[in-house]
Amino acid sequence: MTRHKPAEPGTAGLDATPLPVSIAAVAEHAGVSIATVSRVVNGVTNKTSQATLARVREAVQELGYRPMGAGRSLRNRRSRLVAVLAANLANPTMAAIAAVTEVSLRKAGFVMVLCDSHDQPDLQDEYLLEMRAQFACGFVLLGAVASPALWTFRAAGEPLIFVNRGDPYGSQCHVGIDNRVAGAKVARWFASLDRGPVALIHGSLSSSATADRVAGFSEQARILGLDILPTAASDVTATEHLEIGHQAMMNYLGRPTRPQCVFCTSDLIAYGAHRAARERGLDPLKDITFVGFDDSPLNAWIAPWLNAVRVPYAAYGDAIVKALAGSSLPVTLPHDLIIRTPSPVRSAPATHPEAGRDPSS
Amino acid sequence: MTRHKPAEPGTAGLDATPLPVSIAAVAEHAGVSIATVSRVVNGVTNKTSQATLARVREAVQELGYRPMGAGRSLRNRRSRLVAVLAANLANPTMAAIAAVTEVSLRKAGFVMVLCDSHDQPDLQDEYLLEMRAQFACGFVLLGAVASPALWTFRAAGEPLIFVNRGDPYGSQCHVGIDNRVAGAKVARWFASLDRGPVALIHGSLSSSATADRVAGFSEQARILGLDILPTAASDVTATEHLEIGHQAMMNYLGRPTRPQCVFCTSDLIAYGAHRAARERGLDPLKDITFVGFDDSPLNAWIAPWLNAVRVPYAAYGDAIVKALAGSSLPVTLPHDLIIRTPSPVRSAPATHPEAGRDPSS
DNA sequence: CGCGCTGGGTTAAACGTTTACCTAACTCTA
DNA sequence: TAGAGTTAGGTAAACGTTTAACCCAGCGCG
Repeated sequence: MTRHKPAEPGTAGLDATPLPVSIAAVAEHAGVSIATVSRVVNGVTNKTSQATLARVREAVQELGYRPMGAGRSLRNRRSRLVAVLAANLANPTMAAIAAVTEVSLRKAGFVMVLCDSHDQPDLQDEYLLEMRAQFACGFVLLGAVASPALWTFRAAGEPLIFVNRGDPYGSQCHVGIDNRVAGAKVARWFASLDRGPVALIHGSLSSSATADRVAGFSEQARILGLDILPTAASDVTATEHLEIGHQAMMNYLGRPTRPQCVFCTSDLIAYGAHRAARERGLDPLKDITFVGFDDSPLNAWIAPWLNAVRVPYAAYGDAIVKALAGSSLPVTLPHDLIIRTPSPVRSAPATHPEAGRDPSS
Repeated sequence: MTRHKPAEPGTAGLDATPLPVSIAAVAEHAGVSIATVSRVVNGVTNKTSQATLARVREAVQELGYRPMGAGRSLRNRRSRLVAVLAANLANPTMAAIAAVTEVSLRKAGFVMVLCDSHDQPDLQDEYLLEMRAQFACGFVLLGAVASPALWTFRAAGEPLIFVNRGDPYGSQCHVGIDNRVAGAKVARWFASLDRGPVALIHGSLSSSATADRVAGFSEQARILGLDILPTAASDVTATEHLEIGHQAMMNYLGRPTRPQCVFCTSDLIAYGAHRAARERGLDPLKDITFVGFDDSPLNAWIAPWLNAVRVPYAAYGDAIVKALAGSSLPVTLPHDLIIRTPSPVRSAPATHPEAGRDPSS
């Protein structure tokens, strides 16, 4: 730790007020009533002369006045706070969405309150209720889960925005991509590679996003006649995506027929699956084609082996704000399938290699 | 999107109140005064008989009453909100700290408000002021930057906690590891490997954490007589860690003498450097030993080539709460150097290989 | 009987805003 | 010059809590 001697920072005024200052102080300082100050700071101009307006503005500046949110919320029965409930902040994807959302909200004059609901109904409820108690003016659910308070909020018409994962109770304002189409797109790409058996590893199907990805992929794969290996998910006990991917892939690799193409419904699952392949001595660039989902910005840096459906997070922030602002129509954003692995792998180096090699060391 | 028909969730009571209910409603429902209700919900027991206590509790339950934060904050001049200002949420490390902090704060009865200051002084100020206007009862700075409001907050004695990066204005309550010692530890490990020239890639030195890491490493390296290559940082224009690592490593690899050991002051920088090495056709497991800093949980999964100083994030949450609660003493947590690469690399395969190979293809 | 004490409450005053309503001074207009 | 209309700004009531101050009945005690 560097220990500078405390020194006045350059930009601060000569007497930056140390303590929060109330509207009354400003009023007194400017020699007007509280009401006038309130009108000025709220931009109600038709009640103040130019002279007083200037005086008040000066007083505000001088005292560094900023309206206290508590008083304001109390009176207005609404604050500038927007609650963002993320299912899992440790997931870089969620964190990334949170980050861009924050920027957009701030630009629109809101303040983001980010909570981590850990995908647990009771925690989600706790936060929903607490944030309503703070007069939050919007609730953004980054991966909602069914819960009692969510139900009552829906019924009460609270402004709820569901991001990525849909409303567990049915259709409500939703921001995200068309997961079904994305899943189908992956299936079609696998088909075009013409490489051999394909596998699917997914997280909990109670998430509508995951369910749609799986449905879109499976359906299209069936139509195209892809050789889909029986699921390995049944033996998987893990709940964390990284672990799920790892366990499922290990299961696949323990079978005689090894998948050549693997679709994971999240990047994290793909990371886990990739680790399993690596541990079994496979070369993930040549032996297996992975497709993840989300395409975290980190992928380009540390997972060059990972193809992925790119979800346009950068656009999420503005979409969420728009949804909050009014139109409660679902917003469906465009997505892309990002191909990173060298090339279509010299079409079919080993079509239907029924006997999977025994991978070890 | 699955479209269930909306159905009553199991746990909800028969008439979960749709709208927020005030203390007055509870009072009326229980046939007591507002004051009594307030005392009950606040656990002040010495003024209420068992009978009324039960009646009030029942009313609270039945109406689903929860005190409105706004009224409460207004009266108490303090809320349960703790503002956490992260320098960069897109950094998985920050997000991870935020996640554990949230858990600890919640257990202690606080509510976390997470903001992303983007490492910009004006945004940091905006959030500091806004959160004070919400009567936040604590300010946790995950990577503070010097700014006017920070200065005045310090002067006003606001409860500030500096995490990881220290107080830019000098010593204040700080939670983190001993970065100096950690840097020195890396230098000693490099010395024990006895491999050849070492390099250092770091981010902005205005962060005290980075400065300390650099200082500890450089000092120890000098003492041990390590062959430190001249810095490549001077030509680096990037501000993002990933880019910084990439550019700096590219610079190093463009010189005749290639580093064998590289210390990066963050994981992200190491990711960037690693990408550069990969792009130059090097085998990052054998040709170069990387050491990062933070040791994001993801490393074990997707960066097995990366050794790193592990910062005990899991312990940060409780430490922060403790710091908030009272003792404004700096908390220094233990750290470890995590070794992931195969082995000490058969001591010195090429001691002082002065002529760096030309890496291409 | 008068006094103090205690248990079990109520009343009312804050906290910082916003805003409907009121007022006083001008400015027109007939 | 009375009345109407406009302009500029003050007054006070709410919003939901907490809590100090007060009140009252009942009881023990001298």
